[in-house]
Amino acid sequence: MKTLYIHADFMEYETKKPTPVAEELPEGHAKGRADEVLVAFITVEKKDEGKVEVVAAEAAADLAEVMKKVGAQRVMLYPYAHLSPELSDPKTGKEMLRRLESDLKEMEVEVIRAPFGWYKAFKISCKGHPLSELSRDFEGKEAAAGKKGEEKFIVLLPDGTEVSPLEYKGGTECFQIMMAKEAMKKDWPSTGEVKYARLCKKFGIQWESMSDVGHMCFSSKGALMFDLCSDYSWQIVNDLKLPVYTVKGTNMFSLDEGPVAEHAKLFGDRLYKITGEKKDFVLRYAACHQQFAMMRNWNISYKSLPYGAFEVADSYRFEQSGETMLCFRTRRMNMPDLHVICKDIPESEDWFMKLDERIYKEANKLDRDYEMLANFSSWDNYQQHKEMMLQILRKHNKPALLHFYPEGINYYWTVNIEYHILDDMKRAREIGTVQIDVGNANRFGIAYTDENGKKVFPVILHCAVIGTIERYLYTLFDTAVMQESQGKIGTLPLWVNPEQVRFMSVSENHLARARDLADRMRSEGIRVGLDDRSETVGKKVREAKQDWVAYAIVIGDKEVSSETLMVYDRAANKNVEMTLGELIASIKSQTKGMPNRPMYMPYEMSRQVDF
RNA sequence: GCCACUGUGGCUUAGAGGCAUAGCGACGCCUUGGUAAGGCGUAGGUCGAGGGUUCAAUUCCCUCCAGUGGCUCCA
Repeated sequence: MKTLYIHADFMEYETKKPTPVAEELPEGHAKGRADEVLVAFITVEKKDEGKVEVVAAEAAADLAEVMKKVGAQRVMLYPYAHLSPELSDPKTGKEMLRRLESDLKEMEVEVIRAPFGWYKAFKISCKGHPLSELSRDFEGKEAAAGKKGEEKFIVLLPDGTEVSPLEYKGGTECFQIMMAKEAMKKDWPSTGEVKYARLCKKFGIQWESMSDVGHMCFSSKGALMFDLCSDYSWQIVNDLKLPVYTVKGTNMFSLDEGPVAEHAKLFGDRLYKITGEKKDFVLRYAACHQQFAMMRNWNISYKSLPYGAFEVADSYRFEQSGETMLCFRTRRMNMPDLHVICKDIPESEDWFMKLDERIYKEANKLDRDYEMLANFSSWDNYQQHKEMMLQILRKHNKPALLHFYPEGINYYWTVNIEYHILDDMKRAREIGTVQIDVGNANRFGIAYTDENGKKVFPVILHCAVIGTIERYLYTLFDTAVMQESQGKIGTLPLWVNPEQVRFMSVSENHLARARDLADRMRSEGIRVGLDDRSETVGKKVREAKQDWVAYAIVIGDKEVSSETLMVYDRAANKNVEMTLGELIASIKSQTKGMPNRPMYMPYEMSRQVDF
């Protein structure tokens, strides 16, 4: 929408002749005059269609501000079709002006609105000071502000009671903070310094400055941790008693493809686009595109439902440059994205609840807990899924914060739950998520054949059980930071610790023995480092502790002649006597069933590059 | 994107309108040492980039870039 503002001593108009799109003229509106007025000549454009509320809100705010600044007493809205070659349809034009009028009135601004669609004569006297003539172009960028006005929040308790967030005083600290932030838009000052970044650095996880904003790189330790977590996310979905098809896709999709473009439109302004030779591409924001693109060609029978499709998909979202946060909000992330293809709504609810249970179980394994923010795309969808929600709440014996999106927008999903942890700085952070999608099967042409030979569009669940791999790492680091905040020693789960054991030789005479022990453990699939440098024992021990090695063992004269080792156990933070066999057995039992990979760098420290 | 702050060898950092600090790390020599840093020495810098003020700018001013925190945002 283009506008021209003129601060005038007076402005008067007279309608002459209606055009075919003219609005009905109320009594006494054929002529109008205003003194000490800010006149806004307004052209509503094609690109404003469908964004009336947003654009009007943005313009109203600006008009009120300018009026105040120049000291005008009132505003006149004057439809003026000549500021742009691309006019909107007349319906949008009229809507926009009325909306603008009511928005301004709501702000207690005196408004005169000239009629739409008439030829009019006018006289104006421009004041001529520097701010008396201004032009503006409103694009409705502050879409959220408009949307937010119509959001609603409710707290749903396990017994079915619905309470306003303002009145609900129960729940955990995490729940209260989530409510304050999401529903009441209150500030909840985070506390303390940011500590997880220190751990990211320790394990070689950082921003890649030679790339775009928000792209991370992982040196060997971090890369190993990443891959282990990625393996784990795969393991989880294959442990769900659900047939799962693991696939591998590409990360860019053409905007010339109808479903891709439509889906992209719903995604909004966070599309990460790149320009190709002949086409423009969108970088995928999850594994959806690839899996849907594949599945539309699959011959699916009702007999093979439900099934899952899975990929740890590199995904891209064009986050605002000031918004990025290492491991948490990035432009490139890795989404262990599971889609479950279900026959119908009841089956999707059944699997929704199973996934919910697994999401909680994974948090609990790390000694963490989640609070739920449940989003609904309409009140009807809430009624449809209310019984399922209540079952979930009763299972966890927790309330959920329900968030209702503005009605009337055709979202592809009906309900999704975001699972939030409370991090060390007392911020609620979304990690896991699951949602029901009733739109994309149709959009992408994915259908199965039912018992009667009819084609049916399935219901699709989207789920990230442990969040993105980066966010899962964030959770691991945050958990360690919290241990430290409580005065304990920070640890990583043993299966994900890049160096599970380190042998340190006292002198060169003990190297052969240390190497022998290390090799025996390595052949058992344990990640072992060997500090074979000619440094003092004190220094080697110090560094082993700084590197968060889980078990550190000094090899000297005593260990050369005995099978018993003095093992520093980081988790217990003390020295324990045991044999090599006992240590191997202990590590194996602690990491049983978890992913394993060998070290990603030379195990001899004398060969390692310092980074 | 907005506001504030920060930007000095690979890392952590001192400094101030006039020779650019130190520690770690790297390299060399000495030391063969039993649970959180052994000693001596060497190399390594367009002080984020560009412009301006000045006899002189890494320091002051402007613009840009990047990072951090907060805000906004988060299908």
